[in-house]
Amino acid sequence: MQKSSSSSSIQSLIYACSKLNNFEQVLSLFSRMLYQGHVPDAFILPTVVKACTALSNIKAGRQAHGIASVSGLDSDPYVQSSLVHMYVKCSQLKDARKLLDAMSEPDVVSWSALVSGYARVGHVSEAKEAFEDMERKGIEPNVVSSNGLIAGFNQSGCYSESALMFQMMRSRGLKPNGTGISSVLPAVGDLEDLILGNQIHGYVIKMGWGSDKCIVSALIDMYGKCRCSSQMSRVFDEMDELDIGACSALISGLSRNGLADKALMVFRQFKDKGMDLNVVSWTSVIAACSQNGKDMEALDLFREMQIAGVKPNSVTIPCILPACGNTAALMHGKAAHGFSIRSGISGDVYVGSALIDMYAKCGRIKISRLCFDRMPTRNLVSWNAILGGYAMHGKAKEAIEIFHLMQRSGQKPDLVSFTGILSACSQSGLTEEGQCYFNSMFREHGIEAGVEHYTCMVSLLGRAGKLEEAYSMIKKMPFEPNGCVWGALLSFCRVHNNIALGEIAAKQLFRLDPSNPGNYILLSNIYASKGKWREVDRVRGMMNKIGLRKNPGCSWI
DNA sequence: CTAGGGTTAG
Repeated sequence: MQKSSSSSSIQSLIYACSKLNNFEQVLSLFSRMLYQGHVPDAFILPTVVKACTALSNIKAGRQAHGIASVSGLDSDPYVQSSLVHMYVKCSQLKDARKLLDAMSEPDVVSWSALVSGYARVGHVSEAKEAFEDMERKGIEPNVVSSNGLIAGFNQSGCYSESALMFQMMRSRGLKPNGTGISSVLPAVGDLEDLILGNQIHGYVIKMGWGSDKCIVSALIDMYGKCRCSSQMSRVFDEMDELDIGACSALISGLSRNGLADKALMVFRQFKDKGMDLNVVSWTSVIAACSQNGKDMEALDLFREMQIAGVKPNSVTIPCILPACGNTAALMHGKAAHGFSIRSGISGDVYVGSALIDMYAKCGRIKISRLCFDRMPTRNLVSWNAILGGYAMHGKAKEAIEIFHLMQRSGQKPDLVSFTGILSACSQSGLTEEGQCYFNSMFREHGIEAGVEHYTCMVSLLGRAGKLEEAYSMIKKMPFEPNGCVWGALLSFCRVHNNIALGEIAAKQLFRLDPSNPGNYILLSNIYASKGKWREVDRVRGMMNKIGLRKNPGCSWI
């Protein structure tokens, strides 16, 4: 049995431990104090709650709250404030909110904490509500509260609200600080609001924040999103010290602007300079490759990253998986899957969706379905991935099943979902069903069909031999048909040997895509099927004139 | 004795 210490000596020990950030010790000393029958006062309790906050220990925090209530200390402003922060840190926002409403002295700091608490978990409307409630209670929001709300809007993709909040802050006479600037810039970029972006850039220069790494990275990102690659590179070059965040922003900016080769080049330069590359920098260069058709490079970089001792995370995996799928590199894909399981990220919705897609592209649709069924949470991307997988495999029955299941689960379909269901119907010859889904797109879901949907419909009708209907569908399109649409028509003209429409489609294709040998071959085959040898020779002559040769076939499987 | 906010990869 330990010797009982006096209340004041154990309390000074608690303060000392708290100063040293030894929060575990604070809690254990506090429980010893209680055990010895000492009653905590309004001075020690905030320190204890602070320890609970630091450790995200909600259980101990609630106990402290209970002690505060029974002893009446819960009316002390210090105790209240510390408890609010504890609940916010532990994401118990309802409790934080309840405390704030009961607080004796209104407090900007605690209200701001609640706003950013909601923002962090992506509950924008609650964040906004909290912001307005604090105003109603007579507390003027300050720069920090506004910044918190901006971060919340960004989190949920409400970029125009972010920019609006930023402007409102300025009109209220609040001077934006560095944090606010780096929070609003990603939104400015997504809105491609170059005017506001330039204004902010000017303000940054005026304030002398040109060497703040967060701000500079955010500026680079903003110019990249606004497609100002020269401005972007200028900001990067004018930095006095290389920063890893700015490098990553530059790489993704280059890639976004179609300069994947340059992105790869600057990445190599950073590596040669001996920069301490992190997951974000590696992932951005891998994304730059996989999003620009450089699948092999992406796979090589992924390997190189692991050799360099950098651990992939839940963003890296969805970046590398498309490269595995596109090259049917099943072994690499399986390895990435195994890695996700071992590192506990296989439940991530983006990882899961990317796995579904990868397995489908590698021909393993049953594993795709298994991944789908095992997902703890699904979003539109996951539903579209499995739907697209079934479509890819020509499994219309399963695709239709998924399409209805997703809606029964409360997930509204989008353009991508309709591409999936229509292409599944088209491939399986479900002509009437496909037409039904196509008609329901706008009528029932308010979604305007895009070129890919018309392409599916042309294939669907063409396959059924309804070439005239397919052609009138093209004529009805509210926008200019592209090569895919005409290509679909030409292919089925070949299947059904329809010279008249085949010539129309081919004429358009020769205009849109003159160097694709496939189109000439299709047309010449249509002529050949009817014994029109002079026409066959004419098409062959056209091909020779521009130096085209038949492409050899290629399959990854 | 308590106390709030940031960039870059999907």
